Amino acid sequence: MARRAGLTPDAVIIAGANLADAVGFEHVTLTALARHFDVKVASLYSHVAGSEGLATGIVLLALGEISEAMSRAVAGKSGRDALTAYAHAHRDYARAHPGRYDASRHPLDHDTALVSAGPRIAETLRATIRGYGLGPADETHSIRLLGSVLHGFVSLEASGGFSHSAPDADESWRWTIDRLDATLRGLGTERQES
Amino acid sequence: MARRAGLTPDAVIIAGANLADAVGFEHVTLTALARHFDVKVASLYSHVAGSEGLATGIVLLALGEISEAMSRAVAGKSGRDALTAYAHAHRDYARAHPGRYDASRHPLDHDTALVSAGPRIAETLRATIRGYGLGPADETHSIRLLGSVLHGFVSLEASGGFSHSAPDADESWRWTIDRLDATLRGLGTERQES
DNA sequence: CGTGTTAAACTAATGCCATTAGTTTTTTTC
DNA sequence: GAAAAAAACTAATGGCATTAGTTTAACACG
Repeated sequence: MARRAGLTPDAVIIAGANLADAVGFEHVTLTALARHFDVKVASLYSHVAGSEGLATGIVLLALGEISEAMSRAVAGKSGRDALTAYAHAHRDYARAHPGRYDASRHPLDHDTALVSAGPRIAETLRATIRGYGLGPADETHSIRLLGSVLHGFVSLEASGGFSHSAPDADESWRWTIDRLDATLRGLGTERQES
Repeated sequence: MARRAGLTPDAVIIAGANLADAVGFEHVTLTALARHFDVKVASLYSHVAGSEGLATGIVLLALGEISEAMSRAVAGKSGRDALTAYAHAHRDYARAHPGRYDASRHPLDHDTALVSAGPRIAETLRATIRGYGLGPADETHSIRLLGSVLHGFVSLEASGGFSHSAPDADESWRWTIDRLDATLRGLGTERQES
């Protein structure tokens, strides 16, 4: 008895992230993970710092994956193409990995946030809209607007907010991206005129 | 011993909502509530259907309050005034009652959702933007856009997403409402021209 | 090789939270 | 003032998290 299970911090965190996608981030439990690895709960403490440490690990994993996916999506694109690609990649990730996406919205303590991929995601979004030629202030406001819309839409969609009425969410999604593009183009134009 | 504590379902739910605002919706516990009322945990089951029933009660309370606050905010206003009032009321509520606001995003089962104030909130938002003179499809898309932006902004703000960079969130908030108003005005205008 | 160290598993104990069944006590009602 | 209803209680069970202390497998080096 007491065979080695060959666990590592990464293995535990990845299993936790997969479990989150399956049953929801808030239902990820050390007990369930221990069952999955056929190990006692206390053994997991050799690899992650309790349930809090596990949660933090999943958050960092998710942020890293999102940063990666967003960068890949917008590579080589600009303007409307880039915006559309970014938005779709965001929504696609959230729908493919609901538990991870949920985790990525979990607040981190200040120090951890700095070393996370969070700032890189914001940077990618900034680069994505650079082609619209906005001034610094408009650019920051626009990043916040885009972040709000993308997160808000995806999150309302996930909790079923759009499922009780026509037309379907896909149509509103495309419409929304159209409006955002028009708004950003308008800002760029105004600036050139002045 | 065993004096009556004079509890009612409403008293328990309101105390739960207040606790949610203080410590977060996800940390509302029957145990803490029992301590607060100086009563045994099992006694609470006479008033609410376990922790699930308590959660549902808090959700319904929050939705009712939000519906009330939004209606009051936009009463007698239209166009940009109405939009601005609605948006501010939404953000104000979320900041004054973070736990209740969080609860209001909790999915309800279908039957409960129908009798909740959720649909009334959507209806108020629809009435709020009626003054822009949009067609039925644009109106629905706009409601979804507004819902997404308001929720997304408030939720990112609450989790500290905007606190690490200038300018401050207030400024982006006003800017965002400006852009939304411009977008809706643009849609109304297009329609009149065609 | 084998021996000693380290890392990874374990057992055991504690505590918080939720839930259910069955009981007592208070309040209401007639 | 006695019966019925409502609101509290006690007791038992089970899931989850955490910590302390123990055993055992793997590895590294003489």
